[in-house]
Amino acid sequence: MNISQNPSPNFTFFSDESFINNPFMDNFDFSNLMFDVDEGGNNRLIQEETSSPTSIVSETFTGESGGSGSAITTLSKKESTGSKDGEAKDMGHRVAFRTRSKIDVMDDGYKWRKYGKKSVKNNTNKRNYYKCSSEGCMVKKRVERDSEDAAYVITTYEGVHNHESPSHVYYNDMVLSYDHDNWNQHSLLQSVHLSPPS
DNA sequence: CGCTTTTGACCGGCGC
DNA sequence: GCGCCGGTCAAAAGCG
Repeated sequence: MNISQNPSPNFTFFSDESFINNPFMDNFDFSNLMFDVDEGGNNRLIQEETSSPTSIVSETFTGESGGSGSAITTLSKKESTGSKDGEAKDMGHRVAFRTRSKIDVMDDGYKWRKYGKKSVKNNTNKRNYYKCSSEGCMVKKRVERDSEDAAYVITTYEGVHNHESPSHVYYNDMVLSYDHDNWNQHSLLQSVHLSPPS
């Protein structure tokens, strides 16, 4: 993590234009995948087609015929709303999005502690496991590179943060229209910022 | 000095 | 029951 892992005070929040002008964005590309898996098993796919011509989403998500979709399809929990009272676990929120970037993990404003690394089948690259550093906050994060397109990085968040982001980032508009919790939208937005000029 | 990363071991679920 | 596979633990090293 050579990147600015610690959100510096001059954490710059972007607006539309800074998004484009952002030098950091040069090698970073939000492609268009983002969906969230409900605990009920309904995973709704939110596809944000940017200007990128690549709509990998359907391909990746729909069928195993896509080939590399395994990692993502795994997200769909097949929990059948069992009558188990203990169903209310910590999990419940799961969001994954695929981005095109040369760096593996980007700073989303939270402090993450790596706790594991594994190589999964069908993927020569390793998969990294992170956990939120704050105690009591059991949010987990999983980062993995696409098997064939090393340019793509698949990030999966699991859980909801208890606390505010250590770097107090506020935004005015943009967000919205996502989900009631919209926690992820926070992080997603926060993830885009200027790298420190040093 | 306190924290993170590293890395192999361990463990539990699932398929055979 | 066993072995594969994916996820986590934990001890030691590393870094600011």
